[in-house]
Amino acid sequence: MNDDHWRVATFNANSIRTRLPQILDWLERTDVDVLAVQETKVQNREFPLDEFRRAGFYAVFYGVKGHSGVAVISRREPQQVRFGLDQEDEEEDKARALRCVIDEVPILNTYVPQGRDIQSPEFQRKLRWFARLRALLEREYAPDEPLLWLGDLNVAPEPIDVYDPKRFKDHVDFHPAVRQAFRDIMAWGLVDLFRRHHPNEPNHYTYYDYRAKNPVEENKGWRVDHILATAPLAERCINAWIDTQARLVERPSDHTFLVAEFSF
DNA sequence: ATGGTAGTAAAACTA
Repeated sequence: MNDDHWRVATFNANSIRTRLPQILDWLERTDVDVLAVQETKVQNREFPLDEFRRAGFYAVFYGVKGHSGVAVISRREPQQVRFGLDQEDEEEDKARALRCVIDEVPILNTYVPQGRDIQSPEFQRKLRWFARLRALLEREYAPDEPLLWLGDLNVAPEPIDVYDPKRFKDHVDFHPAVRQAFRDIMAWGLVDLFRRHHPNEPNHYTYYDYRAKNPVEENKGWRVDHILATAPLAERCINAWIDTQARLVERPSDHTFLVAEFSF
């Protein structure tokens, strides 16, 4: 903790090995206490733990073969580390949900299944995933106690969070069913920290498709990465921002860093 | 306008 300020961040790295130098650089420059990473794309035995340790960070992680994988990087040691959501977990679900407690703050870092397309069984899995997550909150947490849920949640909650909401009304990250599933979880007792500090401000995005031509320059993005907090923590949040500068590196991820700052 | 790129991992699949 720096003075009385405490910073957490989330970042879909799209390969933690490829992004390792810029993550280490960013951690030093930004001085965050906790960084939740998604799409590490690395199996456990290949995770660059020594590099983080040498830089003075703890790291807990879970990865399987393929494109998923989650990690939490922190200045102080994570406690009560657990993987997955519940008894329904497949092996890959453990590479999508990581729970721990850092500086006495319970943290849930998720890489929510993207869903492929709305006709796909993967889309049903995504909706089920949100329902399971809601059940987890009811079972093991309380809205009047501190909790942070953050990560690549693969949902743009409102039209303001998509650059062309009409075009993408049936997209897996903006379809009404996904937005409703997300609202159902928020109704349990969570606050969207970025939106709370930037109400009604358009053109704030955390993700830009690699395949588009000039997506950043033309503001063709999505706000699908989030930091959500229960009321007692939200009251302590003094700022939240998307680090657009962090994109100005060689080989940036298609996502960028989202940060929340607290005063205790 | 309905393509495009990046990454994993070794040909296609995911995002």
